[in-house]
Amino acid sequence: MNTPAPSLRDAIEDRILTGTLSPGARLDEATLADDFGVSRTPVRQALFQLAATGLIEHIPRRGAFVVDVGPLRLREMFEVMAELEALCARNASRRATQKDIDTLNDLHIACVAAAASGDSDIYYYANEAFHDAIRGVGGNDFLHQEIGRLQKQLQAFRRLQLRARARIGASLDEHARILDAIRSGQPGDAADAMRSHVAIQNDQFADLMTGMKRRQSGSAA
Amino acid sequence: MNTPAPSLRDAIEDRILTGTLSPGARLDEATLADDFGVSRTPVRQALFQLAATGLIEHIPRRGAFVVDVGPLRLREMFEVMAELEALCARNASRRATQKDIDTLNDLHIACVAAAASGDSDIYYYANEAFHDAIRGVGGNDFLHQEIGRLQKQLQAFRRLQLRARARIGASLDEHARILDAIRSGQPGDAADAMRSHVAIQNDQFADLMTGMKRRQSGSAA
DNA sequence: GCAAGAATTATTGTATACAACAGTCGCAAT
DNA sequence: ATTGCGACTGTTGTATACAATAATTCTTGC
Repeated sequence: MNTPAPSLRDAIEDRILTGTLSPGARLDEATLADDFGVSRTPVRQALFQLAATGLIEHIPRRGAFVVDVGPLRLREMFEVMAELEALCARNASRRATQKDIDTLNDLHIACVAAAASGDSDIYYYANEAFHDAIRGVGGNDFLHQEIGRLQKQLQAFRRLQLRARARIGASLDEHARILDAIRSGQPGDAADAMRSHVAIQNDQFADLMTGMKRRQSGSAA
Repeated sequence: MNTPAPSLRDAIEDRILTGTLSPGARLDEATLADDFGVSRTPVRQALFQLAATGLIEHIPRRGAFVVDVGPLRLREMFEVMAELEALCARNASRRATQKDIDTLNDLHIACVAAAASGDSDIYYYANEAFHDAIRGVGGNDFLHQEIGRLQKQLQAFRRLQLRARARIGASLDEHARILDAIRSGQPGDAADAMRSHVAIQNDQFADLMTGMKRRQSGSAA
């Protein structure tokens, strides 16, 4: 959409998030340095930062690799994500002003419109906007940041997920439930609705992954 | 206690965690390099990693500083911590074997003994062992790691907290409640008990912080 | 022909040198 | 005396050169 990547770190991150560098790929320092027209030094800095963030794995004397999370770990990450988003929803239901609720409602309607468009990329962003707004209303900045980090680790996979002719209808219903709970100020309901919303995505994703694995074993290494 | 710091990253981390480098302190690359007898290059790597972890803040062209979290952000971090630990307790109550429960019980008893000793450092470690065991029984490795990260960010403050003649008796009661819920396999109760256990620590900590601030304003900068 | 070991190659890790920028100190002018 | 501008100093950011180690390939012996 735009190129908000002034730092090399963001530039490399982008390549991972957009899938230019697929999971498991090796990140050669010299190649990257050449690509971006800089020396190896800043490249190494960026790689170490990404490693600390969890986007890549750095094995000493062996190099850096884009993390390839297995189904098990992915399930674990989704469980955490579900809990954190549930906390956001709970807080949101307590702190939401009328204006907040109006905004959330608008974003929900935008999701409905995006779903009608049939373009899963568009729906991805609309969905993300809805979730992010709830995180914002929740009011916990640290929590918001942590979710952002986790999100980045899941992003490549997430897009795959929703792209694969997602159950968008059900997702919209769940959004409506979440929104209702926030509107009527019921923290427990909001949290539960959000948790199961994310958890369901997880389950569906797990199925998708096993499908992928099967396809992978069939084709090349 | 021991020196399990093969990497420079861990060595610097240790200095932060033990309080050798206090919050807000500036980390001079040349000085650190000289201290550890290495060049600036590996020091910079370590600093960037720590920045990505959240232990230090890196301002471009200005240097690296040990993060000095304000009361607000601290509250936010504790809220997240409470939720993650609650999730651990919930999982633990579902997956705990008899052996797990025995282990937890032993650790709880060790906490009681540590409390009787009156040494708040000893209690700190016993308490930490109890919590960590629950995280382990929960079975979510990723969650376990994330909590570890958060813990590091809070560690310097946490020790302060418990050192300040903590309400150890109440803490023990809460541990017992958590343990009971896990033993009887009641996920909701376990989660609630753990959440409020951590949340109370937060509240008490907030009081402590405001006290510190007041004292700070009175003395030097 | 195959396996095991040694030399070679390629890549990572470290050090040093240099460049760029921010903060500070001093000077001068109003 | 104070304020604004300029040179200076110190620190960060980058590049390049070198050292160390892991992977690879070639050779040699069985």
